Formats: sequence, C-alpha cells, structure tokens
Amino acid sequence: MINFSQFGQRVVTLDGLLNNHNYFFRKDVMGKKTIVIPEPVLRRLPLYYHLFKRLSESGYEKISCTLIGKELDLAPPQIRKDLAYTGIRGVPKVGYEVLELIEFIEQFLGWNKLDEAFLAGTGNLGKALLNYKGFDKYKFKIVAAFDVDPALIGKSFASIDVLHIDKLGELAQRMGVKTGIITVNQNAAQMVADLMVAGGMKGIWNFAPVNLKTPDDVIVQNENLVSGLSVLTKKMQLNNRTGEIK
Amino acid sequence: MINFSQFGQRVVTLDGLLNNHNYFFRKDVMGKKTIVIPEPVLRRLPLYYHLFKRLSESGYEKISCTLIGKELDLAPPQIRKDLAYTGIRGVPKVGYEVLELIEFIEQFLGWNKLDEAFLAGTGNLGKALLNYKGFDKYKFKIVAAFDVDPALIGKSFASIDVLHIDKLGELAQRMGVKTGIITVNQNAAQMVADLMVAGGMKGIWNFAPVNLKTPDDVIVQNENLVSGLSVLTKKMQLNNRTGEIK
DNA sequence: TAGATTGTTAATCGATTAACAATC
DNA sequence: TAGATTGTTAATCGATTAACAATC
Repeated sequence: MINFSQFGQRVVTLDGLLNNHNYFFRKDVMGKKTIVIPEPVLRRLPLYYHLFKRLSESGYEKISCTLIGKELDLAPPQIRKDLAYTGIRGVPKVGYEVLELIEFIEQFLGWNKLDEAFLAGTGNLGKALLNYKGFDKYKFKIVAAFDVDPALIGKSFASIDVLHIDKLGELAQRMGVKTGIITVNQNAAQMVADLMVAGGMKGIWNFAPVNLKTPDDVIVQNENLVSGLSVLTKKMQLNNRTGEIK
Repeated sequence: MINFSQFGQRVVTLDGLLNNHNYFFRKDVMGKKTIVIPEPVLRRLPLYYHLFKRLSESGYEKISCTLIGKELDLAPPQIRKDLAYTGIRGVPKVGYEVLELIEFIEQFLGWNKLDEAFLAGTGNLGKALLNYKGFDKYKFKIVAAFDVDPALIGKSFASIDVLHIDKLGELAQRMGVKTGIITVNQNAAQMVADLMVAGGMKGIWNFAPVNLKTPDDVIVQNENLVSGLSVLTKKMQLNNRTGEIK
C-alpha cells in the first residue's frame, strides 16, 4: 500500500483516501474492489465543509452528528455515512474533530492541489464566473477565457485574457489544462465541447442547457440555474394553492 | 370546476393544470386528493423545454419519447411520466405536439405570468445575476437590489437600483414582491432571510452556503455552484485513478 | 392492418432512515 | 459507571426502469 498522506499519527493510504470503511466497497465484474460515491453525498460535502469552517472560526474543536444535524437539517445517521466516505473516524461519545473534518474533506475533494480551467464564452454568465472570487478557496482557477467575438478578444476580465476559441485546443494540450467551462449559448455548446475533447480535456462544467455528446472518459457536469428557479416557483405555487383551495 | 385556460379545443381546468393523470394523486390525511411533484421532475422540465424550443425553431411539429430520449439521454418511460405531470396527453403512434409541449410546460411552471424578485447582496455573484439577461424568457425579473455598502447604494446595475437593505421589508410589502434572492456572504444570510420573511416574502433563492431557518410557509431553494464543482472534480479524480491503478 | 407509441401498473434499484451493538 | 455517540447492518422509502395492454 502506498503512503499517501499523514494526519498526526494516522496514516492515510491510497485505499484509505478513497475510503476506510469496508461496507462502501463493491466487487465489480473483475472481482476488483471499487467504490462509487453517490452524487448526493458529493453535493452535501461542501455544505458540511462550510459549516465546519465557520465552527472552526468560532473556536469549536469537536462536533457531534447531533449538532451538525440541527444546524443543517439532516439526520445524524446520514451525516455519519456521508463523512465516513472521506475516510475520517470519529470517537464514540465525543464526536469528530472540526479541524480534522476540514482536512479530510479538502483532501477527499481534491481541494489541496491547484485545478486550472479554461472558460469558453465571455457573455454575461462567463464574465460573472471570471469575476467570481469564491473559487480561490477550492484551489480552482480559471486561467484563460475564449470567445469568437472580435470585440471581446484581446480584452481581459479579472486579469484573465480572452483569446480566440481556435486557440483553445492547442493551448489546453500545451498547458495540460484538463477542465473546461462552457458558458456559450446552446447552439455553440456542442461545438465548443468538441474542441475541448480534441484538446484532451477530461472534464466539462457545462452551463448551456444542452445534453453534450462526449466520449465516455470525459466527465460532463451540467449546471442550470433555471432548474433551481423552476423548483422554487413551482413549490411557491403549490404552497399558495393549498392555502386557496383548502 | 374552474375554467383556468384554454388551448385550442381542450379545456384545462384547475385540476387539469395540476394534473390530468389520476395515478399521480395521493389521498392525504383528510381523504383529499393532493399531488406532490418530485423535485427531479421539476429539474428536468426546463431541459425538455429548451429542447422543444430548439426543435420548434427547426420546424419540428411532432416528437416521440424515443427521439427525446436520444437527444437528452433519458429513458422513454421516464419522459412520458415527466411530461404527464404537466397534464399533456400524447397520441399513440404519433407522439406529442411540440408547440403544445412548450405551452404546457410554460403553464405548468408558471412561466406565463411575470414573477418579480428582490436581490440582496450586490457583490460579484449578485451583480452577475443582475446583469444576466437569461431570466426574461421565464418571466422572472429582478426589480430592485439591496446592500449595506454605502459605496454601492444609489448605483444601479443593468438599470436595477441598489437600495439600502433597511428598505427591503417595507418595499416588499408595498410592492407585493414575494421572491427574494440572497447573494450576501454566509454570515449575513440568515439576517437577510429574516428581513425577507418579515416583509412577507414566501420564496427565497439562496446562494449563500448556509441552511436558512425560516417558517414552514416560506420555500427556500438552495443554490451552490461549489456542489456542482465538487461532483465534477471528484468524478474526474476517480476516472483518472481507475486508469492509473487498473 | 401491423407496428410504433402512449398511459399505467409492477418490479427494481439506490438513497435515506431506523435500529442497535460497540465504545469511550 | 452511565449515557451519549459512533460504525454498521437492516428496513423503509421514493424514484427509475421494465413490462404490457390500449390505441391510432
């Protein structure tokens, strides 16, 4: 086993980094141990992280699932399972160490090493992401932006230069940038995705409301504000209506 | 039954608007018929909508679930169930009418009447949302912005004025604005939410990574870009690792 | 008509929740 | 120690998928 990292006296192995808890592993077709991390867990981990950061700043050193549950409106057993994915172990009757939780989540989500990305499409949404400072905390950095509009090429936003989209593929390859962000309109999205794939990119964060066709080894994460908005407005409607009809 | 709207010869009643399909209804405690729309369905409806819009622009008039499934990578029975929630009915062997689909989704999600909102917190993310033109299509409109920073108050972005947060509650009440957007930092988020609730707002679109405490009749929709990012980066890691370890 | 597609029920799958022994 | 909390298995719940009769 490979020594991957150390926290105090605990040795975290590569397996351990994936997970210390045997019940998460499943045998795949080849009889090999594999692990699949449920997406809901990955989505909740950042929420825990933010809470722990705030707790840590307020001087908290230990925290139990009961308390976390009160704060985030989650059931304690679910929290235990979620946190277990990071490989952390708590102490019965005591709980978890806040600093350790923070470290384990950072490690687990890869927030300990810089992740560089290209962004394609410097419209409103694109510019917003370029100007957004919040990504620093997660070692996520947009290093170049791309567009086709001559009026935008040559400009820069938040000191990130806008280049012509034709240069994306070659630059990605040369700089080894593996993550692409798509903020172009829906008609151009597939074309841009193709350029990214051709440039050897392995992950696409897609803000266009289209289902991108990509090879199996390219991960696509779709983001769509309108989905969230429609959940909100529909729930408000239904809330209202029950009041009206009764 | 109340006549709510008409599409051609079909009369859509209030019940029909909720749903035409009896198997979606469940008897609640009082023996009354109620319906709960699963959140995944609400999140997918906008994706269908965008596809239908594009199809309609390309001249398509009819579409089957088989085709929709190919385009969006979804299983046909799931698509049928999802669309059924809007109350639309298809024709066996033929499929659905694209224009009708568009109308039913707009109607179902309430995109046919203007929904006004206030935004609190004109930092990077807030400004991005103010400048974002995409909401027009869904009849969603930010009509005023709020902050505490004297340097920002009095300014305007995309011709939306920034006012002092103290005015939020009273204005919300006077203008009857029921939807609030929170783009302040995590420490101020709960305070702002309290102001919104006090102003009679019934829906909060929350971009701060905090679990807001609100009364039961206030809907909170949490939005967190970092959740999406962590799903993407973790999946990329795991993809990579299987390649490495083999 | 024959074949494709819908509407709807039943079966499956996966995530959440409940239960409880182990532990500090 | 006693009681609270963890780690882990089992039960439940809800969403997705499969199956198939009805239909144009």
